[in-house]
Amino acid sequence: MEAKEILKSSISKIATLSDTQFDYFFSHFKKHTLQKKEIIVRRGDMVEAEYFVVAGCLKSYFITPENKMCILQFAMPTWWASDYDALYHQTKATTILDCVTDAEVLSLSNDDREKLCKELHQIEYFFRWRTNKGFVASQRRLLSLMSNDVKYRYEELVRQYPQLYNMIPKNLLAAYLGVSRETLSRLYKD
Amino acid sequence: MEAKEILKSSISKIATLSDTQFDYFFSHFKKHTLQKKEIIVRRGDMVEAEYFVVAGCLKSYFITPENKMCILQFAMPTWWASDYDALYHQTKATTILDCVTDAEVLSLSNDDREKLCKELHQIEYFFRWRTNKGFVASQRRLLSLMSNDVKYRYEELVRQYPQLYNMIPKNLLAAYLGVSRETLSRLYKD
DNA sequence: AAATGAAAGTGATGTAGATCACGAACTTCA
DNA sequence: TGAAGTTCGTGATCTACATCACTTTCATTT
Repeated sequence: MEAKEILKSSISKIATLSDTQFDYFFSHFKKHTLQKKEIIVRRGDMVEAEYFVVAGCLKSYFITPENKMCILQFAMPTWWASDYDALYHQTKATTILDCVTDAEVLSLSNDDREKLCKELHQIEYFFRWRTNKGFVASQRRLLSLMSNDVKYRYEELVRQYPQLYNMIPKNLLAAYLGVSRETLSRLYKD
Repeated sequence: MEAKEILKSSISKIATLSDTQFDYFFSHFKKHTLQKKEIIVRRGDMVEAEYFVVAGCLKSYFITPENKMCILQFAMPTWWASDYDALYHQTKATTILDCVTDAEVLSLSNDDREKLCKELHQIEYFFRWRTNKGFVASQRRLLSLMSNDVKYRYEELVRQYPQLYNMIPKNLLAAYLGVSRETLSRLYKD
């Protein structure tokens, strides 16, 4: 399936757009073909777009002063990613967005998103819905981080996203779970 | 200032509504006067509304099987709160929402919000904006939880929300920071 | 095919923060 | 005003996980 079709199918699960409207919407996206490890948003960059994943996998993460990597999000196909803090507040990126695997993404600039949201009520509805979903997901993760131990968090992650288990190196899963790779390695002997 | 004025002023910072439009919007809210410790959303309830805080302070939290309290959010005046996971997915509440102090809130049902969002584009804009803000805030907190130690998190919290420091018992601050009250107590001798 | 580097396993040891236990001070309410 | 509940401080001990150090396996590049 083509990038355009994947986006269309993803949007139409939520919002109702005519073909003409969708074509107009789509005309604001740029397609990017990226290699494993390629960096999309660099720390310190001004961020002016967000990214819809068509194929492959991205990660957004923070590097602490002690050089520890903390992964905020993996982005699989049909997910969106960016440094939303920087994007919405028009400040410099504090997190990095890069490719875990070769990937294909569609970018939409902040200005175009806002323009489209104004022009088409259904687009605004879509983006409200999408952020609602992201908000709830990140609240859930917060809760899980506060209330469960590493073992349980790891099992939950594998249960909920079995694709990640095969696709993503364990050291990255550890950085997502907020645990050292050594500890994670010791855990899954069971 | 009256509840209506507080809501109006809060909304008008983001969205442009005529007086008539705002009055219509406001007509969907119900006012509630609540006492300290009063419970708004109980675990297991069906959640059908969200709450705008006019005065006082709420907290939303989860109780683990081991009886540990994990606070997801404090809600101060002009903030919104609910069990959004349950509200959006129309499932039973897993978190509790109650009053840290006596409080006055305005409730808006899920159905009315969706109806209003459909009817008035500016309302949809407002709610998209609000969730964006909440999403970014919870991503930030996630990052802080993963990358900073308790001491730093505590100092950040006090720096960012000095009101909380005086208003809220330390055991609740501990439950928000994800740390035992004893450890927190030992920390702020400095 | 050799070489470089990333990913992963594992032992030894260190440490931040949890848990338990007790007592003091401060609130709330009958 | 007295009693019960909340909040808070602090010592002693415990533990989950981090850190360091070394080795092995596997993947990538030239």
